[in-house]
Amino acid sequence: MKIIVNESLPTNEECAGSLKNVLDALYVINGKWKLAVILCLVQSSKRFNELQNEITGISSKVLAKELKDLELNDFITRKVYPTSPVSIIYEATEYSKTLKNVIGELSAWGEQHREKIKQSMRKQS
Amino acid sequence: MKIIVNESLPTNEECAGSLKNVLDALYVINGKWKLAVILCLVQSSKRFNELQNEITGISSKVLAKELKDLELNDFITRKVYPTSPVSIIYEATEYSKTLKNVIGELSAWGEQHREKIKQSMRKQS
DNA sequence: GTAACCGCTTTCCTTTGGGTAAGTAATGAC
DNA sequence: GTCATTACTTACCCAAAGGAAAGCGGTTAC
Repeated sequence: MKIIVNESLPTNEECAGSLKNVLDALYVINGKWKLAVILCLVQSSKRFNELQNEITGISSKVLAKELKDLELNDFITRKVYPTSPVSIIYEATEYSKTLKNVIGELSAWGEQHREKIKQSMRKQS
Repeated sequence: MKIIVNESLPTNEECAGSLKNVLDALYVINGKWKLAVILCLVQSSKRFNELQNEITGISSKVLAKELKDLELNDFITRKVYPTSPVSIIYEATEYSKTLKNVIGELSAWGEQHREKIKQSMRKQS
C-alpha cells in the first residue's frame, strides 16, 4: 500500500465530506430550469406570465413547480399585491445572491469546457 | 419600462450566456456518481473493482457507464498495462483538476445551505 | 353575455437515470 | 476440468423529470 502525499491532494475524509456538500448543493440547484428562474428574477422581479415568456420552452406546469420549490428553499418570495385583480410578483431573495460565487465558477468552467470540446472536435474532423 | 442599473446586477445577455455556461457545466458533472468517481480517482489511480468497492452502492453497470462518460470528457484516462492478465487502471487527468474551484464553491455553499436548513427546521419544531 | 387574461392545476405521455441480476470472455489457480 | 477473478455487458424494471394540452376560477373589457 503506497500512500502518496501532496499538499494539494485532499484526504479521504475531506473528500467524503466535500462530496456530501457538493451533492447537497447540486440537489438544490439541479434540474433544467431552477437556475434560469433564479437568474431571471435576480435581474428583476416578475409575474408568472412574464417569467414564462422570458424563459423560452418552460411549461406552466413546470414553472409553477419550480417556483414552489424555489420558494420553499428561500430563493424567491411570492408577493401578492392587493390590486384588482391581485398581482402576484415573484422576487429573488437576498439568499439567492449567496449563489453568486457558485454560479460564477460554474459559468467560467462551463465556458472554457465548451471551448475545449469545440477544439477537440475540430481535431477529429 | 424602468431600467434598474446596479453594478452587481448582470445584464440580460450576460445572464443568458452565463446560464448556458452553467447548464453546460452542470450537464457534465451531473448525476449521482460522477463527482464521487472523480474525487476517488484524484486521491489515487484505481482499478475497476477497487472503485466499485470504495464507492459504496454503485453497480458495475453504472460504474462502467460513468467511466466511459468521464473518459470521453477527458476527466480520466483508462490505461491498460500489459501484465498477464492485463491490469486496467483508471487515472484522473490534469484536466479534472480544473474542477477544483467549482467543487470548492459548491462544497462551501452546500455546507452553509445544510446549516441553514437545519436551523430553519429547529425554528419550526 | 362573451371573450380574453392571469395564475395556475390536471391528465396523460415519454424520456432519462438508475437499480438488480444474470451472463460472459479471458485468465490463472488448483 | 473446475472454480474464481477481472472487467465488463445485457436484459429487464421502476421512479422521477419533464413536455403537451386542456381546464378552471376569478377578473376585467366590450
